[in-house]
Amino acid sequence: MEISKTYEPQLLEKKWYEFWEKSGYFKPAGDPSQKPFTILIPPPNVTGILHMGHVLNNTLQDVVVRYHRMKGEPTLWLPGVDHAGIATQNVVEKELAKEGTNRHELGRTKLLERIWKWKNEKGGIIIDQLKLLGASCDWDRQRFTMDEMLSRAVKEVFVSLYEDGLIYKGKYIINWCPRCVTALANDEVEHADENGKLWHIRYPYASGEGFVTVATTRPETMLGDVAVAVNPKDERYKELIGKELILPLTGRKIPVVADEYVDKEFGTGCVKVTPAHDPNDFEIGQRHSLPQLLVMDEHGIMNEAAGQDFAGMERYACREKVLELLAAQGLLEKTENHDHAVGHCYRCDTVIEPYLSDQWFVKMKPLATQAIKVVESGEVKFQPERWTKVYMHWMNNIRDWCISRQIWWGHRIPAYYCDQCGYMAVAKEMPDECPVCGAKSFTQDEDVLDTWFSSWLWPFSTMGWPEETDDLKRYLPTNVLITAPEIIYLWVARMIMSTLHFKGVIPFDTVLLHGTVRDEIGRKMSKSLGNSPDPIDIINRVGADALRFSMIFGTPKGADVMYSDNILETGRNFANKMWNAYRFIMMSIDGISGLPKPHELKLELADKWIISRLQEVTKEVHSHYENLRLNDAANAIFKFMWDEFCSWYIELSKDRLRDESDLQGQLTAKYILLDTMQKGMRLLHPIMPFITEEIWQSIKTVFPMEEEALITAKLPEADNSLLDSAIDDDMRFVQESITAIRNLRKQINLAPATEIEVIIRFADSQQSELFTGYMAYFRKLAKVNRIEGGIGIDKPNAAIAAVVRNIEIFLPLSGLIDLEAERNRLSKQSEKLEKELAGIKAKLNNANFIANAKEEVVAKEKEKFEEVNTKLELLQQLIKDLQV
RNA sequence: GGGUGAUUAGCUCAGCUGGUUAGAGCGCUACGUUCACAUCGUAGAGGUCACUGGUUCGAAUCCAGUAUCACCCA
Repeated sequence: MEISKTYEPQLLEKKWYEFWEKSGYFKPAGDPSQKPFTILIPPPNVTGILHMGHVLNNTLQDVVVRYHRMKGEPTLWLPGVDHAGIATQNVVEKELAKEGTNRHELGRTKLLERIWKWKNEKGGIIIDQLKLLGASCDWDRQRFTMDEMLSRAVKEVFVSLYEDGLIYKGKYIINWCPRCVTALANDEVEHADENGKLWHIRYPYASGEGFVTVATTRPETMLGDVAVAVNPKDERYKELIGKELILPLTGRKIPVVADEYVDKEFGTGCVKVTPAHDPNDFEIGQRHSLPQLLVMDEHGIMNEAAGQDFAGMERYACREKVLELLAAQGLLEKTENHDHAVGHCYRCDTVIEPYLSDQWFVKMKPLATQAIKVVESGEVKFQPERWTKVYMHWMNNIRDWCISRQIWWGHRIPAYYCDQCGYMAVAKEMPDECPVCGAKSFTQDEDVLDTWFSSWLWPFSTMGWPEETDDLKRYLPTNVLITAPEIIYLWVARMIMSTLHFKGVIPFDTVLLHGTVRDEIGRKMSKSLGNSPDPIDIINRVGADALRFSMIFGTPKGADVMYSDNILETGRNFANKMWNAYRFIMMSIDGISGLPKPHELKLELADKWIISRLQEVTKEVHSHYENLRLNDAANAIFKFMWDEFCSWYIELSKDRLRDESDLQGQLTAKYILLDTMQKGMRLLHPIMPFITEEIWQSIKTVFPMEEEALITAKLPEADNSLLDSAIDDDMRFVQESITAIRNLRKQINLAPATEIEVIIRFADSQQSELFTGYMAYFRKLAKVNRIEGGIGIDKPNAAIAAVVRNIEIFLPLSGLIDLEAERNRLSKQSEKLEKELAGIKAKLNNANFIANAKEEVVAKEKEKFEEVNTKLELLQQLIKDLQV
């Protein structure tokens, strides 16, 4: 059989992915009575291109999904894509700009056509990229948030909530992007610290001499001031409360009000109040029933209300003019440098404007109550647990959700206004006739819904709700949601609320929040920083398996991933190691004629040991997968396959494979090699699906197995009857001794090929039987051609020595030994042991320890004392002998 | 300003319910091209577990405080 010397993933990955998909393995198998396992994908944006964050998120999901599939559960990973309102419209608008036109020229209908066209031709690239990563989603069930099915759910929900009084229209101060001409959600605003200025402006008293000074970072908004506020506890301004001031440049009279919100320490302790242009002022305004004076339009241009001097000016130009005029009138007291956070539009980076406008809202408090309960009761669990607190904090302080967006791409709000009388109807379809005036023409609300308004329905809209579909009955509630903590509020919490409200059940029982992928110096990977490598390049270079393994290996649950190209080596090297182990096995068993039946095996120490170890590791790996500790699962498999199976078992099998005098032993070794390898591939498959399928399928050609593909093959179960601690201990003893001998060889720089003889002083006959019985192991791994040993034998004259447990191993030297070096080496070891022994002694001499510590801990400590003491005595004797 | 997390080997991090000789990967040193693998092997060096207190027979692990860093929310 021809197998390449290094693992080449490129062709294999393509081959197996096509095989899996074509064979329908991604679909939930098993009969409908079986309890399914379901994961909902966090739908990537339709404009999305795979980045490292997606790689982490989807790898985790795929590992969990594959694990459950291999446990034999009917497993569904439901995929889909989000229409991503603003992001998608922006992409197409950019195209339009290149063509020298814009959406207003094109009109709503044409723009939507363009976006659909773009979506159908270029959208969803990420889906193909996820396939390259190995994602085993049921692609036949792929959803899009603007699909007919999901749009129906959106309308249904909107109308229903409106009828329940949970959706209302109202004035609100919102984040507004004057360039996109749209409202932005809080999370769509990116805050950045900027070096700004703090201007101190004098507002004269309406009556008499004098003035108060207010400090502001945004002087142009003073034109919309309706009051000045001070803290009621501020002694300086007690007298002022209730008095009137003259607002400079406008001559308007405004009152001084008292409000707790005002920070006495900040600025002058006097705050100008502009309810229409600042969220905090908006609230002060509400508390004091102040008017809301809008002085800007939707593009950030000052309007009539700003006064004729300023109307028509752009906001920053207006700022300059306001400052200029104030200075001219001697009302600008001083200017300070002041760094503060400024909000920017997450799409176009324009400075956002708090702005008063008509918007649609969802009342969240009534929805939150249940959603808090299910987390308190543990029906829905967050992992790592600390996120529960974050969730609770938000839910307990929840605010109404502004769901309208002033863009065109999205679900249009199902509200219709009578063209004659203005009557508003909220309905799934446009009404035929106005119930008030009888007119027959209506105009639909121009706004569309926040993208999250469709994603918060994801758990059931994707399964055909409001119809009572089979999928809904079978797969809801789903099991694990795997996503990033940034969207706990935006998405996770809202799904919990909507699913409870509309379906009366939780959407999922576990939420796994993973970390962020960062670069070498800890920066978040982002497009704008340009520090994110293209995952597809990586896959082309080292393969998806290596990428997946590397991401998982060093990343504990919920932790950030510090990515740099060199972490890929772990995965690449491991894949190569597995490849070569497989290559060795296939070359060795070449020409195998009939495998032995399990009961015909002639098992020796190494066989029993690797079998026992496999049971132990299988147990661990199950537990790690089950607890979503995927890094631990990866570590456990890695260690077992590399350090135990490859480094010891395979090495020890080599002589046996060539030993024609013991055919039964030879067959046994072949059998155990094949069996352990195929089982290892099963355990590893969820993390490295491609290479494991390739190896497993190839092993299957000589080692018959029932299943037709590894992806749906059963994970091994640990068999406790095969666990053997005595065997384990014997093998470890041999391993420790071999390591000690190798160490001795190194001391005197023996060439690796030089054969040696060792003399061993055993403590009992069992030991000597073990060592002579497995003499072959020492020959193979330490180049020992003869062990001369016995209990209580004399120490050879010229030799260097090592102590392993309670035996002494001597390596005789033909020439003179370097007494000094040997003494130093042994003394160093002995010092270490002395320290350890002192620690144990202190414990055992401590009456409190004996009295309080658990019995088994004390017993263990005593046992340890004996061991260390024996070893130390032997070492000290050796050192003493060297003095002569 | 409020909250959360982190601080363990040169680097990136494990160490889950206190008792380990404190581990891994990479890097480093020495030797090695023995017929699976140099994307390898063998042996080795390297840590006052941020600091200060406390709880305890016993603390890297639990508690409090301090410092530094990071992230989230305002």
